[in-house]
Amino acid sequence: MDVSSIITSLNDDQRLAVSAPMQAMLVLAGAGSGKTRVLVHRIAWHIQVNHISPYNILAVTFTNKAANEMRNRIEELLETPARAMWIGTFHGLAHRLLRQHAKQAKLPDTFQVMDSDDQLRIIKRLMKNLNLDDSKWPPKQAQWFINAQKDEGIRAKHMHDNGDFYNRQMKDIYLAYEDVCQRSGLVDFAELLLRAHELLRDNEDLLAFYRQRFQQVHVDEFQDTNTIQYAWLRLLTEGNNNLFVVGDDDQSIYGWRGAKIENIFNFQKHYPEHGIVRLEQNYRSTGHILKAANTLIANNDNRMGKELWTAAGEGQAISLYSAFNEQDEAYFVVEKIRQWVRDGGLRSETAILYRSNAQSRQFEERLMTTATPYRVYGGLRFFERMEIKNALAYLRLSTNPHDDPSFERVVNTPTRGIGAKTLDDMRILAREQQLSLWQAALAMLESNQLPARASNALRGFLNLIIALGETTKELSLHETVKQVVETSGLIELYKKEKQDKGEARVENLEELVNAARLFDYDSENAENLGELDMFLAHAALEAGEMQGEVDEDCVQLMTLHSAKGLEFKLVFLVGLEEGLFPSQQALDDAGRLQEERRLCYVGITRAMQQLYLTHAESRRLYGKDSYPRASRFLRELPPESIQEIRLRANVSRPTTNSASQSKGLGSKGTYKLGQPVRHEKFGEGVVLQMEGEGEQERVQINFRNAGIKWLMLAYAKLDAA
DNA sequence: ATAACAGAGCTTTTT
DNA sequence: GCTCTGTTAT
Repeated sequence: MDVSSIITSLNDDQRLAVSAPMQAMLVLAGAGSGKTRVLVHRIAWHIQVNHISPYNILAVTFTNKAANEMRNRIEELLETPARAMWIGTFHGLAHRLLRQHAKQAKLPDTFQVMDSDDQLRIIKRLMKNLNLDDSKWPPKQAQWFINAQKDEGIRAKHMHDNGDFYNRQMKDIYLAYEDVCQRSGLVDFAELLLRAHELLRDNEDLLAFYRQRFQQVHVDEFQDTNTIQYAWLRLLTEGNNNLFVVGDDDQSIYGWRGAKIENIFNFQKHYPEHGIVRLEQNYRSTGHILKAANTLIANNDNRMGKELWTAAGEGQAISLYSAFNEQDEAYFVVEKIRQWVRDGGLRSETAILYRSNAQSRQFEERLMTTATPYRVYGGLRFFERMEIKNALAYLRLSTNPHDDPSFERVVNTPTRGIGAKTLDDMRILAREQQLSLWQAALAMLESNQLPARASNALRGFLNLIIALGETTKELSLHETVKQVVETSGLIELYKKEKQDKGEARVENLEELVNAARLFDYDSENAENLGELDMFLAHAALEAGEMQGEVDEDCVQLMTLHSAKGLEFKLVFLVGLEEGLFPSQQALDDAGRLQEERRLCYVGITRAMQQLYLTHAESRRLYGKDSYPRASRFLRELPPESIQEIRLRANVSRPTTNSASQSKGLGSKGTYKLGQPVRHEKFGEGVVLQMEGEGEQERVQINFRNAGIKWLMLAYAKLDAA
């Protein structure tokens, strides 16, 4: 076997990591330094050089995308499939363990995974039952609280309420929630991890088995692990000193959802016999960009320490543009993108990155008016769409009728005459007698307490579900799904809905049937689970990037968080303003501020060739005009790498003060400050100031190509741009 | 049972 | 200011 192929293509540091002795390893991999490459080659190294069977290897990631990519790349490198190797997300692997050992995990064989939407519904319901005022106790907060406890490995019964009223209340909700989940056979995301941890912790034989099996354990994005994930990894590797982690403390941006950057420091304590490798050579960006990133992040403390460098040249300086307002910012960015495209670039090589989703709007509008194709990331994914969740609810009920959230979701969707009264009675009965809604419904039918109409409707629904369960046994998966979608009446329902929306929903349902047809049922690894149950688990664990990908060449719009791991030739990092980025909530918290800085670092390091930074001097936020100061991050960048963009030489722009003055003037006129306009001769521009009234009304406009001009409204032919 | 209305909320997201 | 949710009124 030609072993050299595994390491010849690597640089010295990468090679050091890949060929390190079999011991605990910490690889600090800077942005664009070949992190995945090292993981992939390390695993190939184990297989080919250390002769470890794929069966004895475990690799954990955070996203399905990363897991799939890793498996593909390993198989490509080895030129052989390695199905026996466990590669997956924390949640996916935990799910697999729980399936395989459901009994020992104290779960029913048919347990199903629910997403956060289902979870929130359960919590809302149960809080209503507890008579809690949801304005005083927001269900979202309770959900957040429960998940935070689970992330820390804390069960309701182990919580200390410290005599605190709030904690006491939360504890009660948590207790009730655990109860409902256990009874309906439902497991939320955090529960997967917590239970998988408990499973190993409490079953010595199992733990021994897996410790022996997983001779080498690899973790990607280690800086994002939370307490329970790290605890699980420690259980698996304790005594074996075989944990290989790759991460970047400077790219830790998920502290707010429980990620513990400290795990990196703790790793060094917990595995005293470990090696460290730093990957600092960057293969993505040019010199100025890396210099900016390095200089910025140096403002953080408690770093492991790392400095990116490149063998490529300095490249172009980073451009900084101060916009008048958010429209002008969008205008500027879109113009630059159009120029890029005119110069032969692809739209898909460009990305607009922002701190919060709400910022996408201005850019979308501008892109729309210029007929520039774009794609906004984030938002609903395929399996989260209402019509899909409804169809899945029918499927879930057909395998487990005690799934209350699914029952609630579709019992009267489409409407079949099961009203609020009937449902309320059913809920009360279910709660009083500790029954599932399904059981309560059966009981009510039996006791003949319902009016005939309601009774018939309800019986109709129950029969529908039972019939679905029967057909499932005979039909293939996609036929089952097709059957459900049709006989449930969902297709009918959405066909009637207002044209475009309903049409899209019908299409999505058809796409669901298609997804079922294409579903790759790996019966070997199905852990005795039917195809339908596997499909449902798949739907919950992999919300699906697969929303009918348009392969058009599109400008990419996304938040900084979703940009992590991606790269673009041309990047716009927008809205660099105090209160927006760094966010308002981070301003008075040193720890959060540092996380914002890391986020900025992530943003900067997405750029390969050219980076634009923009901020607006005025911005409408929550319906109010604000005049934010430029982000502190801008001041933390090396001036020699930054080039300020001026539209015209020596153009003076309104300062904060004059901007607020002109706002007053603008209120009575036809035009608004910052409004984009078009003039026959001067082309496109932005309104800067207004004065006078009626015949005398004048507008000052900053024209893109003609500079700043005062125009009499009565004579100038202006159109909204 | 649908539409209209009022009220809340408003960083970031994967699983 | 806008969007989403849940409630109320027809």
